[in-house]
Amino acid sequence: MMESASVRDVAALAQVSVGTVSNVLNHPEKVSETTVSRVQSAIRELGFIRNDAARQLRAGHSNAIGLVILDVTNPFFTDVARGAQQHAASFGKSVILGSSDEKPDLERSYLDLFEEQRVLGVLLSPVGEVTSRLERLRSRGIPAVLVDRIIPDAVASSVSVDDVAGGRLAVRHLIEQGASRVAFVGGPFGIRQVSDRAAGASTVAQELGVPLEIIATDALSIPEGRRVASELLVREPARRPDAVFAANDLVAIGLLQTFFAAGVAVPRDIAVIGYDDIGFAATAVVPLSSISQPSALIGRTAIDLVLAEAASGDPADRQAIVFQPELVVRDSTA
Amino acid sequence: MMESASVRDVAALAQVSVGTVSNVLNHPEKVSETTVSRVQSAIRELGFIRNDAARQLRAGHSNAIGLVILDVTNPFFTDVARGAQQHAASFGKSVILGSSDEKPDLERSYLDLFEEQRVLGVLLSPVGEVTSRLERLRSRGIPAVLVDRIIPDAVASSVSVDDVAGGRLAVRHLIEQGASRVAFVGGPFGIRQVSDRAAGASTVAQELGVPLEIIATDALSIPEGRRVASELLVREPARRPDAVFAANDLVAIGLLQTFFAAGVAVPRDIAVIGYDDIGFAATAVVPLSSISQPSALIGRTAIDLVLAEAASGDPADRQAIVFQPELVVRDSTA
DNA sequence: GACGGCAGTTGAATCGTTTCATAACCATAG
DNA sequence: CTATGGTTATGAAACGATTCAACTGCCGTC
Repeated sequence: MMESASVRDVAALAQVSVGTVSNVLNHPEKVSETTVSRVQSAIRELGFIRNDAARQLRAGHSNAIGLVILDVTNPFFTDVARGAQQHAASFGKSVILGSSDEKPDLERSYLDLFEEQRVLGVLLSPVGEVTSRLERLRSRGIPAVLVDRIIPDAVASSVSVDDVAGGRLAVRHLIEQGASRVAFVGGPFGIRQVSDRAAGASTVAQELGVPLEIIATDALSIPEGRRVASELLVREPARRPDAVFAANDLVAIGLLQTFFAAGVAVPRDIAVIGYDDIGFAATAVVPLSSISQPSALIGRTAIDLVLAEAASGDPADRQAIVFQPELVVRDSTA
Repeated sequence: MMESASVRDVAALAQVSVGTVSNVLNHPEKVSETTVSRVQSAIRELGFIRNDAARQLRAGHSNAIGLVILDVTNPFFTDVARGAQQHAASFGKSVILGSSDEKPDLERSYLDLFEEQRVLGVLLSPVGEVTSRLERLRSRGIPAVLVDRIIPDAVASSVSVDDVAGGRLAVRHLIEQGASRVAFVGGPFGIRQVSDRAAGASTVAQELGVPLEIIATDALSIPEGRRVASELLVREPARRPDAVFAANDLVAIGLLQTFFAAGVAVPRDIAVIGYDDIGFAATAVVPLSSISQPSALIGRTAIDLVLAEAASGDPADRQAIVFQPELVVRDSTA
């Protein structure tokens, strides 16, 4: 098994010094053309590949950005991750992805790993309390950007979406389509996104003078949507809501399936709107109206913020960016 | 901004040599208890975090394993990735994930990156020709394991699933449930998985004397499933198949939705079976029968193979492991 | 012909960890 | 009191790329 070549070997073959080889790799404009080509052919001949560990050691930091998301199985977060990854790649940086599965322990172990790797910066969709952790990253010179969560003290930049506005959008749309008895289905309310969406729903319902019923779920999943739908179907039709705002698309799809199987017409008998606009929303039994969040854009923006702070080292650059969600109307409410 | 502490600083504070600090970190059994605790409190006090780049440089390789999959949006591959990631974590190794999106260029750039990082090994679900690339990795002492693809010459180990057997399982089940006119829906046939599944379906249909109709699609997606279903519904009922084997679950879900909306009863009028057993299969309008592949197990096995070869350095350890798929019966065929 | 300036090149020092041959220490046996 | 063995601790060398001050030619100027 042949040992891999180092800059030293390349230098020897090309009859130059190691410094020159390094310059060919990193500052080719400082080296004469003939030398460049001689070195490059030596590189090709030896199959030389730069050892990233040595480069990082000297540089003091890697060129990777750490990203911790709440849940890999949630399409919203995977879209954010993909957006971040692609945008980072265009700057020649890579993204290391970890999923905390909403467990503070896992979150901590990923942050430890990222510190060991001396990442350029961290994007974090946090569980629980992180202020002290952010302080520590900052003291190490590692900038952090919060994703989908705002922290009051400007201890870090953040990129988020206005979930209250999203809740307002959804319920206003249902009422404009003629709904007179609206229900919000979702939970647990400990999740900020859920409570914000409910809050938005509630205020707009009050403003427009329409009653809003709150139905709590244990999780934002398809089975929970089905369970709630079955419970609603037990009521006599006149006491059912005529429009439902589900806290995410998975719940909405569960509702749709059960209504559909029971012969309840969507949207004529009951209109349904979801949240997140995941890929499956458009291809559900009845194409599902939803509130769309600019997930890829969130990822890109977070990368921009973290790179800017890493480059300037200036905490004054911190910003809290809030995007606005958008209403996507499909058959389930039209 | 405080500089981060090194082993040298820790050694000074704990009044020991750098070698001892390193031993506390890596071989604590060689160090006396009192020294261990003294060093550990120094580590805590300074907030010392080991610099991974320096460690790797010394070790000659990182403790990460590179994984290149064909498509991040395919649940089968993300399950493989998750299985690999979790299993690797139990050995203290991490997995770096890249998606080639079926483009040879992207595949190559990820392999280059992995070589720069001196990964411990590579798991690869290849696009196109890779033999020469595998040779090169081998000459660098980086073992590779192919995922979901077999290469005839034993140039690398491989882990795959027997798709022909899967096709046989699916169609035998349909016929045992009473089907007398079976259709296979899927494509493009350039994808080995598709052609293998069709081949298995075809042989078993022949053996049992049941006619098999092949209906080609452009992709393995929900919309293509809906398109085919609409075309079938144009035929008079007696000329429709009474059972359909879809090349994957997305196509099957598309079929189900359109049949359901048209009032065709599944499975009474037409039985439907899919392939992959993705999470959505169990929660479809009609819970979908499917052929399940042990995706997490594939990931775990690939990790085992690559670590074994990395540890022994012995190419004789190479193996080609083929798993058998399993039939999962749900309402759509029962 | 002395000098400054410039482009190209050199090679030693550096980053932070791990390893390993060596040393120091202590206890027990002869 | 010495020899033997075992346990701990030491510190210099090594890993491989990058940097930077110093150096070499070479040209043009006064």
